[in-house]
Amino acid sequence: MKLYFNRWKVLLMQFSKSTGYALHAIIHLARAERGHHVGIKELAALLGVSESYLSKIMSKLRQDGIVRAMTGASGGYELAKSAKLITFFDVIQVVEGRQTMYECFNMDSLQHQLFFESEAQASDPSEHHEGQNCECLVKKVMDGAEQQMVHYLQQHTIQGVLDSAASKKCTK
Amino acid sequence: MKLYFNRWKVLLMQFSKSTGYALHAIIHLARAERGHHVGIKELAALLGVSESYLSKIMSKLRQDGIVRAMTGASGGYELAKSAKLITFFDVIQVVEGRQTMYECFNMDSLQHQLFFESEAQASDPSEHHEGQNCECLVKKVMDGAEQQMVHYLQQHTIQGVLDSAASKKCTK
DNA sequence: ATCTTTATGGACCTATAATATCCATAATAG
DNA sequence: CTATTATGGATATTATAGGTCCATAAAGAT
Repeated sequence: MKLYFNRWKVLLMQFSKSTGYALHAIIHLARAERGHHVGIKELAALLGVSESYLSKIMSKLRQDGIVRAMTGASGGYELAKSAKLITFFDVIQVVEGRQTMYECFNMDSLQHQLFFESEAQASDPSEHHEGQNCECLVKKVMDGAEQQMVHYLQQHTIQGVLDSAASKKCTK
Repeated sequence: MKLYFNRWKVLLMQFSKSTGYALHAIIHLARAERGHHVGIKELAALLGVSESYLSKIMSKLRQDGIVRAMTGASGGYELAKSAKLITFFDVIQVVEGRQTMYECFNMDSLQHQLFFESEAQASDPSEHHEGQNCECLVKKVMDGAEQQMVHYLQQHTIQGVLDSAASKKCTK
């Protein structure tokens, strides 16, 4: 007897685990002494993730100029710039990519055509719109929502977390 | 010869296509005459998606009280409430689920323990914190970011899109 | 120079969610 | 009754996240 519990289970659009790893790793680097390199071994053990997997993420962070890496004995990672200058958004972008959160499935669909067609002639029949120039209004709202989140993430830095940790008393 | 273009390609955390379908379908229902039922055939053709797939999504929307469905000839879907009362967030929640966008990978990791441990005793060594009550500061920022987006999506209704379509001239 | 340590990048594997299809069934109007 | 329409279960397909392994390169230590 097979049990199927709601195969139509849906998860909220979520940040990947990699984003969590990246943020936590960077925070650890920020807390390390300046000039000290933290090895992948230490980072991986700290976060409870495999070295090989974490190293992929660190490598991306390096390519984006967020951390520096040194090979060889006593090598490892360090921040490439001040924690004040690293925003959550910077880190997330590296791991999650740079596309927008909402892409309209098919701008050529009848829906999009009809929608704009009817509204365009309501205001000015002479000015015929040209499909692609006319942004989908659903996307417009979704982009606005994303912008809100992005703005917030751009305002929060790694240093901010360290500061709030230092001043925070862990109340129950 | 095999070509691997950046197998570490990453996509931004994105809304599913289903969310797009749902939003566009609901907008179409909102534009239909009151009392008129729109069939899945019409909706699917409009959006350029299969009937069977869209019907799953519509079914979810029905279960959540956003649309009503009628079987039988001249059946179909209609909004279950005024377009003024349906926010983007309502729709998205149905399709994407209700979990938060960021879950900390492992609250028991050394990272989390150390981080709070050292900060807790800085402020008050006598009050020993108890792991789970102490929220991860990374998650705190991420939740804040999500809240920004959610708030925006709660303020934008389906009716809002119809209104802006009506007043909008499609400028190039 | 050589050895050890450490990061890098390519290839590969696996599990799961998103996307999609098909069909039997139920409900309803005419 | 019959035609129409939505529903829900089962299943298939595809892409991505998540993860492993290994050969190689780079740098410090001996």
